[in-house]
Amino acid sequence: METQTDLLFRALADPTRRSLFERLCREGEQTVGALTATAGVSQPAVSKHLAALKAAGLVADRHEGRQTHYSPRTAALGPLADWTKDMAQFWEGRFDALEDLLSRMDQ
Amino acid sequence: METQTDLLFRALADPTRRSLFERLCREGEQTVGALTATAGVSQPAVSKHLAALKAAGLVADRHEGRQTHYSPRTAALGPLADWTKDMAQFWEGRFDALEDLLSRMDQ
DNA sequence: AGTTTCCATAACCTTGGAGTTATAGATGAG
DNA sequence: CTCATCTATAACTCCAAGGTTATGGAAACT
Repeated sequence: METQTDLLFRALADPTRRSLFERLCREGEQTVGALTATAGVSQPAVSKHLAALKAAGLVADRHEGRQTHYSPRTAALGPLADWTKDMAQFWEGRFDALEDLLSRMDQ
Repeated sequence: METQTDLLFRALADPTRRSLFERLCREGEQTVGALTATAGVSQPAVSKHLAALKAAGLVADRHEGRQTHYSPRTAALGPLADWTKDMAQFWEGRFDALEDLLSRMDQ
């Protein structure tokens, strides 16, 4: 099964795709053409990357005439932030437990 | 060129590999054998995943006799947390999402 | 000594996915 | 209406990488 977290991590794994998302975060809403101009890959490649980002909830699209505007949805980064915090805390928790154990043994 | 951030995101993209790292964070140091027992893939596959995690700085290994113990290095998650925070902060358009994300990361 | 256990590496197979070109569909311009 | 422009999709190639089995090398057991 394909969880939402899997989708998120996989979407951010590709450098080209991550670069597109970064540009949207820095510069705000962009059309496919504008993104393609400096992406370093073809327009169909950009469209496919944007589709992957959209599937992961990382971007939203808005149609205006014949162009499509994409914008970042940073709320989708929530699970990533949660996961990172959890992993760090699990380990820090054990470290605290170790310190607690050592302090008890000192007495 | 292959940046450290690329390595980090790519290492965490694979579900099996991420699961191994999660187990190390939750349960602490483990031998390859212990990890293999419940990983759902073969021992060589586990070894290769651990090598990838090590290349990304996410784990450290310690040799003891004929077994190798792996432990998490949560410090390697720093760049990931920084990147997430940066992306959220660049996007100034949606303060609700930004505040929500930052509040989750603060804790 | 020989044998078994633990891990890493090699060799190989297979698949997912990132890239391409070509094209269809939709909209704007002349 | 006709033609150009913008984006998405189709069809295809190619390679990175995750999976396997087989094996090598080192350490522990008998």
